[in-house]
Amino acid sequence: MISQTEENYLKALFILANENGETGVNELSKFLGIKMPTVTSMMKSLADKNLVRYITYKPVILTVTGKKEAASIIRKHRLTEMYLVEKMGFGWDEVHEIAEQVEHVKSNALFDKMDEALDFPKFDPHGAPIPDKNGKIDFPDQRKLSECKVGETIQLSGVIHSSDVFLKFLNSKNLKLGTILTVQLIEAFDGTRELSYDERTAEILSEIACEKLLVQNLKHI
Amino acid sequence: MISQTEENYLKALFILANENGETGVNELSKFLGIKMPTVTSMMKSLADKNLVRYITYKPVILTVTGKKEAASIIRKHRLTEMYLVEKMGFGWDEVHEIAEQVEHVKSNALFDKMDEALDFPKFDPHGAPIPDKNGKIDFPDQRKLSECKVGETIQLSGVIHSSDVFLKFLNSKNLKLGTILTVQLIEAFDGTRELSYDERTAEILSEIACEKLLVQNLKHI
DNA sequence: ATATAAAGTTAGATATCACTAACAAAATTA
DNA sequence: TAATTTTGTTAGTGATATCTAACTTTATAT
Repeated sequence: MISQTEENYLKALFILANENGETGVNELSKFLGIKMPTVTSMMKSLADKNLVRYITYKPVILTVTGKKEAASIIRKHRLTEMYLVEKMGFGWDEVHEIAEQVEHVKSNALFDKMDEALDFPKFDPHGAPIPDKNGKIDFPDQRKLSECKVGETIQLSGVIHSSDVFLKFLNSKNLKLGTILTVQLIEAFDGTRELSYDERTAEILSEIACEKLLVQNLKHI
Repeated sequence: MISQTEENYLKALFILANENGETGVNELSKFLGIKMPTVTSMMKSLADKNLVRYITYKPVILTVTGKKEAASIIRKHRLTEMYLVEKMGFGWDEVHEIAEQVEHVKSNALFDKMDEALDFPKFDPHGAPIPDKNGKIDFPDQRKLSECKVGETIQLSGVIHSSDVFLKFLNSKNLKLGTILTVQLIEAFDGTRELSYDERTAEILSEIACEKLLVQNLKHI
């Protein structure tokens, strides 16, 4: 049996994994807000349970089993977020904390029912992909808004590490997933962007904000 | 902050409380499946937090705060059960385990939304009363089916400590909350009952089963 | 009224998950 | 390459929540 605490470590490892699928202990420690020695000892215990591959002083890698468990938790989290927004009337800025708790509920039936009620969604309310029952994720072809050039017209498709403060900020600017944006100008000295969308012709967004927004090319049907 | 474990003790104390609102350590221990010494030490710690009144060798009593906390958890549990049955298509025999976990979610908003979506229900799918936001419970005028005399016609209104096995058994007999029953016969030697309801004229139920069923007098409108 | 049974407590052990302090290895920079 | 910084580990501590073994108190029965 995997504890709630262990599940949180696995989820973090899944989210933080870079190209090689590796994560440093320090990175994990900062992400979880747990001190490094605690993380080190947890890595040993997860390695004993065959959920991670761990050699002292080397970065940590999820095993196949660990990856599957992690994907399952992320699936539960994202389905819950989507259910709360679509079926219960919550705002996208209100669901993270609740999903953080509901994701640990041991009942496949519950999440399968959510999945069905939502007609098997591929993305959560923040545009993050939802793993299917087998742990497979359909990564969309997204890049950061901060990487777009002047003149590009793209569609807002995701939000990174969405804190509720940031999401409320987006609400105040009327920026939603699906909004079609054109980059009008990039301020050379601080990277501030001027964007147009809807009826707004010159909305200003900081570079920091643009790094947290994911966009897709428009789909020509 | 009250831990999940502590919440389970409070809930148990609320449910087990007799006339005086007291519960013995042994009774609690058996109910929770936790050994007595563990229960004793938890009672000390809950007393330190002012959630119970506890004197060694005496039964335990919930304080006003403790009672309020307990009622809140029971409210969450029963609202969840009702939501799962009414809004998500689960059977009444499938929801206890899930609610047992969801009840610990820290978010009043979640349960208030359920409450609203269900139009502020007074009872859960097993006929147990749902405390309101202030912890008040509307106890219905119920007695056990085993206490009814021959010839009485009453309405099934609740099920006690509903294990899924027992609920599946009721399903198989087509017994539901609201079913109108007449006691046709009480077998003197073992208390077996013969009941009529729907088109069934002589359904047999053991005394043990009848002790787990709660009934109300018919409401003459 | 004493013996026995039931209920309850104390003491000491264990597992999990967190911490700090001190040290060691690896990476970076001068 | 040597010094410094960053990263990571070890050792030891503490809180929580569980257990068993041994003992005590209260209740029950003969």
